[in-house]
Amino acid sequence: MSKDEGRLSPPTVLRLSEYLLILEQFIKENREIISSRELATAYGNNANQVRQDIFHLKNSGRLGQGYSTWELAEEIRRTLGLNDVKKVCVIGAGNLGKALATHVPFSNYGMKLTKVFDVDKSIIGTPINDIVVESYSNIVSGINDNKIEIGAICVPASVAQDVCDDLVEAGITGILNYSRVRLKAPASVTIQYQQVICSFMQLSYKVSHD
Amino acid sequence: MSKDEGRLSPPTVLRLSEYLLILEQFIKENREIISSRELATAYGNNANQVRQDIFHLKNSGRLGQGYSTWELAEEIRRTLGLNDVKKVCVIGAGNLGKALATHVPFSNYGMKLTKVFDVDKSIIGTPINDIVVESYSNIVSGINDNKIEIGAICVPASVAQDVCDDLVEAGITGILNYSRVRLKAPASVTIQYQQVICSFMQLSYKVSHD
DNA sequence: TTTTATATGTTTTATAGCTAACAGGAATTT
DNA sequence: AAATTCCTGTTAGCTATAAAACATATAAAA
Repeated sequence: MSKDEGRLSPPTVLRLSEYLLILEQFIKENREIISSRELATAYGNNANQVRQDIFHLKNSGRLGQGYSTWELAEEIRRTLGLNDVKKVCVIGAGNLGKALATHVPFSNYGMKLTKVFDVDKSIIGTPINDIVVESYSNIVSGINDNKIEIGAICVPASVAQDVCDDLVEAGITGILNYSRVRLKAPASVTIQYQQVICSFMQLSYKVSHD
Repeated sequence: MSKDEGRLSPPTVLRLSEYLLILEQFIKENREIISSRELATAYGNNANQVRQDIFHLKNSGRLGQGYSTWELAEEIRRTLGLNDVKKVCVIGAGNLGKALATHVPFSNYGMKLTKVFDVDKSIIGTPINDIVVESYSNIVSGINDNKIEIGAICVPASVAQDVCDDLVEAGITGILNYSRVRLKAPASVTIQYQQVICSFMQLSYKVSHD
């Protein structure tokens, strides 16, 4: 049975994704076994929570001594649905969009960066890795024809809502919004906000109060 | 009295910072009053939570009809400590670092971007807005001498821990980590993780399960 | 083979965070 | 001036999340 897979709480999903990165570092160092305590130390929480999180997925633990790093990693990937490839596009090839397109290792996590769009004619046609920046005017058909599911909005605040509208029209299902504005979209579209300045504000507050 | 200011829960701090962005949009549109319901609609939650969040700060509400947009914004700024200026530096002037330095409106939120560091000689000396990229070799003294409190790590995974060590040595108090690795640092240093790929994984999971 | 140590799987308890309810003040209407 | 409406301030209840506790299995050691 697959347990409650599919209804993991948001905090658990976040932690699992972060455990995965840690596990990959361990794997790269040829570590084959890791204990909940070690993982907790690396992550910065406690072994109880680690075990609780892992409990939600089909177990990969060896009840004697710890978890197999690669088995656990694979199980997290499976549970988070990182095995069936999802197509991603980036809208806005400024510094942020370029950073995402260049440095985010989508393919390691079941995603495929398929298109990058921009309005700037001096950027359109230039390559970013193996992708050529396309004209924004192609966005609806581009997303539609390629069945792209996820879009990352990396455009100035002033045009973010317009982009959002186009993404919705094109039938996208998930939006990662790096712009500074709140977006209006039908409830069927999942929007995740990643407002950079808010991260700084949060950190600023934390720093001031401990 | 200042209520429980100083011990706001992390989710509340995040939402307050996001409310602030919304309020600023309203202010730009010359709206003077906003109700908890309107704010909730814009944010995507409910009026109860908005009022609960605002309850934690010294009230700015007019018990008759709604909140003054600018008073509430100011009160959030005050409570989050965005009035006493904090100095920020960015480490790594690649696409991401450049994006932060260029597009994040630090000065509107009580922060001052003071320095940008990089190791690449072809980048050192070039200006980003009004800041000239400095050699990474100056990092410890640069942070120390200028009493910079917050550093944003925008370097490749392979060197992130080294950068972290240097930041700690330089006496920084808060780190925003955009690299893909977990960092080891003394407990006195606050680290906030902002691993981009994890945002995509979270979104991917959400999209797959509703 | 028994014992001990170690670390997981699971359940239980506690805390934190969110939703809901309600009391009360200001403006508006009758 | 009473009544109504709107919306805030505050408290109370509930749900979700995290911490703790415990039971169990494996491996190693005595």
